Amino acid sequence: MATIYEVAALAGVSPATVSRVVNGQRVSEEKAALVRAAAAELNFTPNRTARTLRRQNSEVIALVLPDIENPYFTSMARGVEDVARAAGYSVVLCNTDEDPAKEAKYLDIAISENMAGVVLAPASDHTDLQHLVARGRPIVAVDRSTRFDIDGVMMNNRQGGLSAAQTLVDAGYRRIACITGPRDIETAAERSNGWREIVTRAGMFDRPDDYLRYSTFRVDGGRTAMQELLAMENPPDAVVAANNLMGVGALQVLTETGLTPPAFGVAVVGDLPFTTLPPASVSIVRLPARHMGVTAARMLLERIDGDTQPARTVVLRNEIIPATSVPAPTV
Amino acid sequence: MATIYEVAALAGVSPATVSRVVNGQRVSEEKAALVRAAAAELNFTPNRTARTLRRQNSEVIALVLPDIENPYFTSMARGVEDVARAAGYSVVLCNTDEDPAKEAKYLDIAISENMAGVVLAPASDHTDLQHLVARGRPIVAVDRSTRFDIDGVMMNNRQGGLSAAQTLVDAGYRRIACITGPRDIETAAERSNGWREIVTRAGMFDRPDDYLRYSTFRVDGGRTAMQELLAMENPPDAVVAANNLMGVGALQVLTETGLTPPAFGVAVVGDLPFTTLPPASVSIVRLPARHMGVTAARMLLERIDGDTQPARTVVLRNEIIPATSVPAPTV
DNA sequence: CTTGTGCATGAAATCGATTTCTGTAACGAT
DNA sequence: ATCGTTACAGAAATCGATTTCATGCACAAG
Repeated sequence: MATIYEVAALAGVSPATVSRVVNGQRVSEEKAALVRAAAAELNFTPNRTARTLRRQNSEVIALVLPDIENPYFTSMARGVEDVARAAGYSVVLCNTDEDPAKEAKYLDIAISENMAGVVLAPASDHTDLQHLVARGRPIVAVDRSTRFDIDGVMMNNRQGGLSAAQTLVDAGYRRIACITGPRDIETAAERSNGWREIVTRAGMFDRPDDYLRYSTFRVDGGRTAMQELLAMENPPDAVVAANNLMGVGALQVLTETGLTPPAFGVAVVGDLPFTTLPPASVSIVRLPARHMGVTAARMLLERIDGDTQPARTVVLRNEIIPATSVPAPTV
Repeated sequence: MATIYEVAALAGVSPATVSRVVNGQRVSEEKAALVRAAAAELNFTPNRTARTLRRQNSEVIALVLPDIENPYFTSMARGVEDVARAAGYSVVLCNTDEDPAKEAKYLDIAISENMAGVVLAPASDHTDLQHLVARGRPIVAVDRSTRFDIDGVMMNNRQGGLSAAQTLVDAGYRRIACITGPRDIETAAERSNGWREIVTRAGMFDRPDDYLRYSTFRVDGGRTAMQELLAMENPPDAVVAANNLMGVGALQVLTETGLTPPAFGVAVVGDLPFTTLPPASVSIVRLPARHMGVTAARMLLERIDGDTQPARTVVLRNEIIPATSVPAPTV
């Protein structure tokens, strides 16, 4: 790798001048031309490590996510990446697996690598951002909120659970269950709260929570929860799945049991990009994943550029796309 | 951030001694204890940027992929990440969108950030690795090969196309089409070559390539290709999809048309992790995505640790899981 | 003609760690 | 007692860029 010293020597100027040319400071056109020629000849690219050390911040932002295998988060990642790239930043994707220890490690690395900022979907509501905040590193929370006073991009999760349940009520289902993620994950709790409100209002169950299952936010989590529900003495005739992967798991079990929609109603909070269902057989609450990523990245870039206004929280809208098919009338 | 100088001052030793303690060199137990106490008190973490600058290589490896939204690649990413993390490296995920320009930029960044190594799924077979190779940076190619003499982890793509087509022949389909990715992507070409060999051997068509469609390796690519095939004068009764997303697109179109398997035979080269199909209705060539990632990461780590043996290429096996349902007998 | 102002530029300090070089002390062998 | 070896630890050089500081020159104002 050619260094700035070699370029300086070839161009017959000092390293300071080369640096000025590279960074667009004032330099006489004459010397600038010499430097550009020398840089081109040696194929010079500034060493980012040295630059980062001196400037105390890098052109890298960390994107810390609980599950990169979930299309919801990859879609968000795309949004972040597109905005960051356009602004000259690259994005380090860090997978925490919902594990606070892994998350803590990645956040430490973000500090010690002098990264420009962090977009974080917290693994739990106990995530410790003390270090980051103390150092004044810009952070934006996405998808889930934190206990810290930082920027955030969220959506209305309760509303998502609400409209998912409501659309099933409207379609005429009588016993609507819910499967959701771990209790300590905010999105899981909120979405099931939305469901509970609807089924309670409809007077559907004596004890609604008998029809609520907590499991992992993954396909197998949806599968086991669905199997449990179907094994109940008085099983449900419809289900709200609180995230995309759980929805897939539930649908797999239903398909294997021969209970395809609309025989059994299904509403999912989250998009199902890679499924091959008949159109409009399942109600979908579309989540603005990419848009959240884009928004978070924009907010982060503003902070990196020195914006110091008080912390903001942006709440994006969901959109329900109801299934058009309805259940056969019950006897 | 506490620096090594502050720790040294607090412990009453020189910075060199602090560095030695941190890096496990010999230091008297007495001073080591002082240093550890001081480091703990100041919550010291070595600045990775400074370390990287001095050591000329970082504890970060780049994973450069054409499409992070494809579950095939995220699964591979998981494999890479798990191995890298266990060895103390973190992974920067870079998305190239199959665009050689973006790819080139990320590779340049990998150099100028002194990254420890690169795992690369090349966007095209013209990818220029000159710079990386000249600098002796370890690289491993995954999924697709390059023109350079570097380590690689591949699979037998022709075999994948072959067994996908064969399983449809065995099931009794008579006109088996193929939809594949861009011509200049090796995996696309090879998988369709496998298909061509089978349909040619079976004497299925006068001109097999009339039943071959090139499109993008994405869901909409599969959709348009499938629509074209169904609109043919003498349409196929089965199709080989050369990757997972194209398979999803094809299945979506078929479902919308009412042509669900086994009425129309479908074999996909690649797993369909998020689909909700009836079990065993579609033949799947399972690809060792995660395993490829694991293998590539291991090979890369060996190189980073100084292994200088000649370049190796590892070819992993595919496994076909045939559909169990068969078409209704044709008249 | 002198002084002041501004600009272009180079020398040198700086970022924070690692590593080489150097010196000292202790200990064993001769 | 002297020499050689080893262990330990500090001083200083180093990685490659950026940035501050200092210098010299040109030109305008007084």
